[in-house]
Amino acid sequence: MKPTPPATRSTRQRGEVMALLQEMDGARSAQQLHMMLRERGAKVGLTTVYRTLQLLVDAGDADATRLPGGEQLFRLCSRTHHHHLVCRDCGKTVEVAGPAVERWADQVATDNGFTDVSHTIEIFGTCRDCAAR
Amino acid sequence: MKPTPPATRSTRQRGEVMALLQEMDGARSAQQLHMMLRERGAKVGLTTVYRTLQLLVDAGDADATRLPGGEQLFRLCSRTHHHHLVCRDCGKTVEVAGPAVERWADQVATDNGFTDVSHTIEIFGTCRDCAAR
DNA sequence: ATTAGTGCAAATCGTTTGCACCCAG
DNA sequence: CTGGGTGCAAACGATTTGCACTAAT
Repeated sequence: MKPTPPATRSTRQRGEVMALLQEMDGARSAQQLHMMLRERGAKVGLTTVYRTLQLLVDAGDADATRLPGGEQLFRLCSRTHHHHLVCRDCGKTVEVAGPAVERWADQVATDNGFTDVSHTIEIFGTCRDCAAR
Repeated sequence: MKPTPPATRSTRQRGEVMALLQEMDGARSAQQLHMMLRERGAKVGLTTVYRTLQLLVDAGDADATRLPGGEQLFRLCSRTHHHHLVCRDCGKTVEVAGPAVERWADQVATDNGFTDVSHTIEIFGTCRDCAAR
């Protein structure tokens, strides 16, 4: 017998969510996405938006970052390890790689006797457009 | 006249919270701290624990990190800029400084036209003690 | 037919706030 | 005295879940 055939179905609502995400150039909250879908005429329940996003995150096709307030922002992103440079105002996101930083983090951790190391790095700022207002 | 004389009073409950925090060697959630205080016989309301922690954070005497689940962990810490190496199991925390990383972050941001740069870096792992179980 | 997916409402969860009472200065 | 502090209960905001219904395969 097959271990666990996770048959993921293709539905209209998932398509709508994916389509919207692909148009985004920055991160958005589940609620924002839900509202945008509504305005655009796509009928998708908030619950489904959450479930779809979670699915994408688990699959590694999207990633979520938590705002200081606790709200999560989602975005599609590459599957390779990387970090984000996020605009505080518009949410625009730039993926950045930093081999040196990765090494630094692992080094610091092992130096202190830690194993199973992982890390979180987020850089926030105001992008040129938003700075120009 | 004085601008805003924020007269912070010294109360029994604030003392209890501070005392507990000083005994901690790692980060704890507000709820955990509240429970620990209760077990120790100190009568402090959960609300007060939250308010006191927020006060400490604002004053820069403590800092908070958000767990993937959205829950915040608090700990007393030095006022200088630094990052944390946290044990996933026991919450033990080690403050780490990384001048090079700070520079890297600022560099990446400005290279992309971002201003008002700030960042968040957290390193997670399993400390020696917990690894040994 | 099967069974995953959907959506609404109700339930969680951590955290915040309104408000009447209390105590440090 | 007086305004900051406290605590309980109610309010909150984001996210999750129970459940009956709909639709993809």
